[in-house]
Amino acid sequence: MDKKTKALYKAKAAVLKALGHPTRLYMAEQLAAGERCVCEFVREIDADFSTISKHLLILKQAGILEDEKRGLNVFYRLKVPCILNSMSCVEAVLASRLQSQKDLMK
Amino acid sequence: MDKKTKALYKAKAAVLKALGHPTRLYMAEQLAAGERCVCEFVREIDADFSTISKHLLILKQAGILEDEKRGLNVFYRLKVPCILNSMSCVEAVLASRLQSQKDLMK
DNA sequence: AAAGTATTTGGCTATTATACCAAATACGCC
DNA sequence: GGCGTATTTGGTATAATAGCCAAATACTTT
Repeated sequence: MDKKTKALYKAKAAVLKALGHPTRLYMAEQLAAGERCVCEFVREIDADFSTISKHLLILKQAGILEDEKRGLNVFYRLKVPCILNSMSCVEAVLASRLQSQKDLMK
Repeated sequence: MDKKTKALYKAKAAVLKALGHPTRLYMAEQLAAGERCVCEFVREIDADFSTISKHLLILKQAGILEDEKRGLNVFYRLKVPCILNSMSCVEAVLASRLQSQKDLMK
């Protein structure tokens, strides 16, 4: 595999990796309904606000979110909304996994 | 967030996390064209064969791949092919990121 | 300008992930 | 059964990640 191809896979994997954390995935999915300020996530997620802020930074650096400061608050929104299209298939994977377990019980 | 919802996000994130590694993503994408034996990956990827085997195990445990032993070889294939549908959007994220950088240069 | 709220950043630690090597296992062939 | 090839498993060193706390920064209000 040449250097360029390698770099491309690294970049693509980085995007998926950013979504590969429960808190980050949750936040990204919430943002599908529209922008949210950090404070809202802080209220509903049981984690230190610094932790939440860092997770949002990771999503931003991955190119998934963008932020805007308005007054005291920072609002985050999806930069490329299609990124959550794949979630129905992720759920299909979970369903398939469940089915496999059931089959084992037969 | 209740316990059940939390568990669901953890499970969904785990699927994305499994794809969030360059080697694993590469292998998953290759399998979109049909099954492959481990030996083929060993030939084309510059990593120890034990490393490749472990990456395949991670994809299998995530429910993305399934394997079948035939003779000396083990063949892997996509269990839920739609899982790669999202890749066009991942590429859109990369393109968008590139555009943002260009905009900075203006 | 002091005080209060929202968010980010730095620093530390514990946990998890990755990669290699060596050894074990599985299978087919002679 | 012994040998060669393919793959997995175990062990270990190193690197990356996640979370918390404390401190810094940014903005608003008084």
